[in-house]
Amino acid sequence: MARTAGSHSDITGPRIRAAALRLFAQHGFAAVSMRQIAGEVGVQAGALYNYTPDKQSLLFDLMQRHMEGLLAEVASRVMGDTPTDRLHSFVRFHIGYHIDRPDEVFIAYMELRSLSPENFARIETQRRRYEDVLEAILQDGVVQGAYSVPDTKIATLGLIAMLNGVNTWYRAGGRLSQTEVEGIYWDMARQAVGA
Amino acid sequence: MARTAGSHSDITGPRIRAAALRLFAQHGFAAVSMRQIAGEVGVQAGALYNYTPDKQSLLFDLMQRHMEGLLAEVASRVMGDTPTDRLHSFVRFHIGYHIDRPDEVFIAYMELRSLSPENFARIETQRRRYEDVLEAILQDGVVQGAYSVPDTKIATLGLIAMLNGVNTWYRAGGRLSQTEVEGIYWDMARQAVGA
DNA sequence: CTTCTATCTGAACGACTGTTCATATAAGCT
DNA sequence: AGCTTATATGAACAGTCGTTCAGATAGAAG
Repeated sequence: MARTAGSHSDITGPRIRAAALRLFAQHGFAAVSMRQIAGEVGVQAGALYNYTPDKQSLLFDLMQRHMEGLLAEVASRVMGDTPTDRLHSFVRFHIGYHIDRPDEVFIAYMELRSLSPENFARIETQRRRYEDVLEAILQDGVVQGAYSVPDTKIATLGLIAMLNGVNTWYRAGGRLSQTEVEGIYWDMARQAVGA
Repeated sequence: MARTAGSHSDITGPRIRAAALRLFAQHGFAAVSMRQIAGEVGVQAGALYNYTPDKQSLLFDLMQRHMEGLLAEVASRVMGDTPTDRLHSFVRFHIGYHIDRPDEVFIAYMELRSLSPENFARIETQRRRYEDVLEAILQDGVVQGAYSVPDTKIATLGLIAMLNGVNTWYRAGGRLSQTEVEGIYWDMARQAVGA
């Protein structure tokens, strides 16, 4: 038997990525086998190699897509006339985007060590470009005398780390709504930079 | 050949833990084999089983020791007459303790998913006990009207996430000294809670 | 209806996995 | 000095790993 009825590249490809995403996030890259991923899709392990040259590329592909989506969205969704307006929209964007993609976020921050050196360097570059978006806002605020931030680089990393923490505990339908979470973290972020 | 000259349980045990710690932190629990750990110690894989019943227990042992050290130290080192004094000492303690133990910290936060359910629950309990130390400080501050914190639980998680971020970039001998880092994060933390 | 090609199967490859155990030996005790 | 015991070896176990590939089949094209 080969090529089960109704299966196509357009369908199997995304399903493989979805299964890999979920399994990598849950058990970790090294702990997930190609056979597990294939089983989730309902296919034999060999079939995966029609869609990825190897396991490493599958991980990199997931991370790359995530980072590109993140960079594209932050560019189009973060705006405002003043630094504080932009900071506000950044905080809301970051929380919302990350809450919607817990698996992608988890992998992007946890499986960096599983990447080959070249792939690691590429993802790292994209991650820094994202941090630069926030740092530029903070620098604007400092120049305009609106913020009290001794070191914009550290403040950037501190704020992002704080915001990333949301994903470790937030669950839809929990005690707090997404809007409430955004409000609380916006208060902390605003105060942390002395705005 | 067996029992190479000068080898004892008192020496081999710690060396196994040290090697496992380093390798787990670098490559991840699932990606490290018992033979790799044994090789690092200069011993055959079978010898490891004189010191741990299995690989899972080795991981749990490392995490457990870390959490117990953390809880013991935070109890003896965090003090002060006012909530703000205690918050200040907490921030300095947390940063210092974590900077000194990057591998332990990394594992304790990254390999939770590699623990068996029972072991996970035990570590999780200890982690919550640590968070409670900070939350108690924040609650005191709120009761005394010193802080502007709408939700002490969220603020606790937000602050700890922010402080943990230090370990992703701090390197001894880098641009900033540990004292400078503590100062910058103390400013952000203090402002974030509205102190 | 036939031909072509994208897609999948199923078996196989050698390497590696965690763990066990009979065997050997060095250190400590008497 | 001999005896005991803690500590190590090294081979073996059954199973899993990522990856390859010849062969099979379903859908598209003519």
